[in-house]
Amino acid sequence: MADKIKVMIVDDHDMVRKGLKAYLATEDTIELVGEASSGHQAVRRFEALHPEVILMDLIMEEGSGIEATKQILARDPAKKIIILTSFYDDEQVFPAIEAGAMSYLLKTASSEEIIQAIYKAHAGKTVIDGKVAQKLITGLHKTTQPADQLTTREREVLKLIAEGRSNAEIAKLLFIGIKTVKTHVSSILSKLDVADRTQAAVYAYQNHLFSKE
Amino acid sequence: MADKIKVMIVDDHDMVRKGLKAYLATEDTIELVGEASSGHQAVRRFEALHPEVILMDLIMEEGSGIEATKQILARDPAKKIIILTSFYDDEQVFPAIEAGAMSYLLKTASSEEIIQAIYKAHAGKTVIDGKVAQKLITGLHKTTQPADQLTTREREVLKLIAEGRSNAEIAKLLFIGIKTVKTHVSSILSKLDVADRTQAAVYAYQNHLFSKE
DNA sequence: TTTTTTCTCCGACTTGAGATGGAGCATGGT
DNA sequence: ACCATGCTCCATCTCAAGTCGGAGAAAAAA
Repeated sequence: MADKIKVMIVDDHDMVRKGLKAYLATEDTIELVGEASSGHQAVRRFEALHPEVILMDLIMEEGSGIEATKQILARDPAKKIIILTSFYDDEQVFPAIEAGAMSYLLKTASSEEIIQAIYKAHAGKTVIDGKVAQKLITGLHKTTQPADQLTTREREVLKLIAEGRSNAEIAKLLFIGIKTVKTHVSSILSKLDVADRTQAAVYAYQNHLFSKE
Repeated sequence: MADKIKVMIVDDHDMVRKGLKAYLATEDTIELVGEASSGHQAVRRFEALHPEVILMDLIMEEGSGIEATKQILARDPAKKIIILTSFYDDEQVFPAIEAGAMSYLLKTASSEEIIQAIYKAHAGKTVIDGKVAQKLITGLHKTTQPADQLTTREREVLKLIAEGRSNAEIAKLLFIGIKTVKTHVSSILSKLDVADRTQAAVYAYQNHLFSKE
């Protein structure tokens, strides 16, 4: 209990690692046991370093923070992982929490906030930044968005519409008749409450329906 | 000449400022004269601090780095501004250079790279990260993209198409006849080499034509 | 088992979209 | 003065798109 909390930093920005190091240096109950500059590296190194708390960036060149989080927790579920991300507009809040991250902070966080988050994570408590929490709530609302009422088939059709395909093309691609495609299109339009296929495509883009696939 | 180079840091991430500070501390010919955590703050403070070189982040909550760069150079064109950004996928490379930034580095840059960039900027030389340079070249190619052949009016029409408007709606909004709208639409379709308005909308979204307006 | 949902398909009808080929008018450059 | 370009408008025509109202089959839920 009187021991130092062992912390590992994972971030591809050297200057961020330097900055965090400066933060941790002020606390004599925290010990930095290692760093990694990518998700892959983090997964390879953490077992030798056995940190208790890991500060993890999300967006990295090699191996995302989410992937690394999953793999690390798969091997040692006791690790406490704090996600540190640059933006609060990330659609990755959900995946990160699903992956098992304890806390979710923004990089605008102050020294104190990060130190506190480390202590709390070590004690098994969760810390989530206010702006991120808001995203979580609006994210929950988003679950009720019209697009979720679409059937699997309709979603496939909508995707093709969003690619600019005609009904005839869609029919060939899905091996169904044009009439059937029209039926699907009609129900898509009424479910999304839009007037035509162009508006449906606009809807798809504005709601980022297919951007991550 | 033997004097220290006066540097100012502008970034909304405290930990990044800490990291940069650690970088600069190793060089005894560089002096950190001040910091700012937003573009607005930078513009307000730089005159009192009179730095020679400014390390500027692009994405900040209050006042973008580009805006701050423009305003600072408007008051003192002799300032050397180095852009430091997180991503190389930024479409902001062009605007930043237009705004008058000397150099463009990524936050993945090492301590040495940043120190070197500061010396070079001070000497009036430009440094551009390799990945960013590639973007610049592909960006130049993009200048020849079909959308640039559109006239002002056609661009207005395309924007409305990308909102899902019908020809009739567009006619009313622009105070012109439906026939005229059709003429514009036809020339847009042929210039963009797409088959119908839906594909035009898709084109607009995939090329981020109106995302920043 | 019965009911509901989903996916499939059909015909007939209406209409918006787009192509084509013109035309007049203003602006700006040569 | 002349030519090119951009914006406006028109008529005609063709066809893809979308609506409406139905219907059968399979699978999942009740």
